[in-house]
Amino acid sequence: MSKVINIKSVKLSCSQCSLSTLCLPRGLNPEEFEKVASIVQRERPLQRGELLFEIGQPFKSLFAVQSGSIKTLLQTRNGEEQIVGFHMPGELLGFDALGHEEHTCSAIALETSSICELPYHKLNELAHQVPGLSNHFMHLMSNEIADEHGMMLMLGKKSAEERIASFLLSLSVRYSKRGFSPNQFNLTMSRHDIANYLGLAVETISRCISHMQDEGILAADRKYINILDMPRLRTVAGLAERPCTMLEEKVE
Amino acid sequence: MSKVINIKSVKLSCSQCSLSTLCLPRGLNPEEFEKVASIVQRERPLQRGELLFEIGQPFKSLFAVQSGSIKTLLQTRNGEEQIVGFHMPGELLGFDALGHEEHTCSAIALETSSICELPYHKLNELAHQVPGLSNHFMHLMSNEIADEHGMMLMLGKKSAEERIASFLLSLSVRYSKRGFSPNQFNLTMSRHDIANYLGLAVETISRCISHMQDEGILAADRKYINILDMPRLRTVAGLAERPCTMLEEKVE
DNA sequence: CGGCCTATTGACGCTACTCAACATGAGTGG
DNA sequence: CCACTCATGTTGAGTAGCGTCAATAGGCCG
Repeated sequence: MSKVINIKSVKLSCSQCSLSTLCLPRGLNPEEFEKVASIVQRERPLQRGELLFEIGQPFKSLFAVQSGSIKTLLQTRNGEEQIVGFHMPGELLGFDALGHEEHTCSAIALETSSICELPYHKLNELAHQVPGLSNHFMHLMSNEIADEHGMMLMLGKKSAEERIASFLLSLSVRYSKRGFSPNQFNLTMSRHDIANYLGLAVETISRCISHMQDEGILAADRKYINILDMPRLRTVAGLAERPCTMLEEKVE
Repeated sequence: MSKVINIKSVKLSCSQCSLSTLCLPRGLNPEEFEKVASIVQRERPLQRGELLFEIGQPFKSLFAVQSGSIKTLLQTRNGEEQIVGFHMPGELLGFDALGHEEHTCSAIALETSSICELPYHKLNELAHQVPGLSNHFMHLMSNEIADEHGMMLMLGKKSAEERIASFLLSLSVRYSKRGFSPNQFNLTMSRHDIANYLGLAVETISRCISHMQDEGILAADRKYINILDMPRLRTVAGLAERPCTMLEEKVE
């Protein structure tokens, strides 16, 4: 939206990238920083729908989203799919593959996306020279585990509307951390993707979003989301400390 | 069941523990092995229902189950709980806390359990001396992430019966890896815990298990499970390669 | 033996899915 | 430029699966 990116700037090094505080450890000295930055590879950007890696491929690298967004998904032999994550700039992908030597999920671009590749064997070499590097990745993995516990809570206990509200809040927080508005943003994924991720039907997504519009909590026009009443959205998401009475306001 | 453990054997070192191949890296030389083993602490066994750690407590150690079993769970301010894992001997706990400096879930003993404590700051010191140690833990974390993706698939896409069948299969595989029968075992958790973990109601667990008994797939008597027809259990779990027709056998 | 907790079974209802029709926007070719 | 198609999203009607409520049975412990 606010930045024009030309082809050359894709070759941006980590030192010019505002997201390096998310991908790389804090507190590296310039020399260490440059060591890590030097192993990062960048290919041409992925187009919408293109595969970054596929389930079963040998694991060679971790990937960081520099711009755009990526979904990761499982596929079963029945042809079912389950989206297990949406990844936005500054976030790393591929941790699930590290223990298996091969990818356990596929990664697909949701829009045109620039990706940084971090070859794992080089990371391993650097780990001996740059103290705190393995720790940094262990922290990221730990956060991913904790986040997925949160998803299990969503899928196991929350209602459709709670899931959607929580999902929008999660996006809001993540956009906000990247310097974008927490209230207005464009979804990069389809309703189908959201439904799949949240364990719901597409129609349920539409209906709940319409309902929250009627309630004045948000305004939505296809991909565009405008959160009008953040506190109530938090209440619907089940994050309020007070007992959840708002949905019964009109009853009786 | 098959082993009598007296009080002194609780002081068992890693070198005598048959599970050390699960907790600790393979391929350590005896010297390295002893270094790692020397930092492992063991307290008195936990009794059923006792807390190993609680959500919000500062993170100091990883824990390994030596005997017994542990459940980990999230708690929300609404008083909801979501069990996020069951841990059996040889499995490690606490990876979710590593990135937060504090525990993001609570751990409770399902039965009398012996636990090994691995102080994190000592592990970190050893990481410099024992190559492959951080890698080992990253592998374990990676596996946990991949497993949780599988749980998201369960909770997002599978029916009640598929979830229960998958759950029993998962236990079967894990018991089997530990030298126990894959067909007969005792559940260490209650129906309530299973229901919570799988995002179902207790009654649904009972009904599905009864139904699978009627179908001759398994025999169950409270905690005791006897899997009579493993292939069909796999089919019900949705793991069969052939289209899933078995549930329609009797229809029309 | 009595009380309590866990598990099972049945009846009923609600949430969210399925099926279907329709609307809207994007992309394509004449 | 418009007409056409296709993909995506919205809305409605009917329904199935699973949750809730309730009653009962069985095991465990004092």
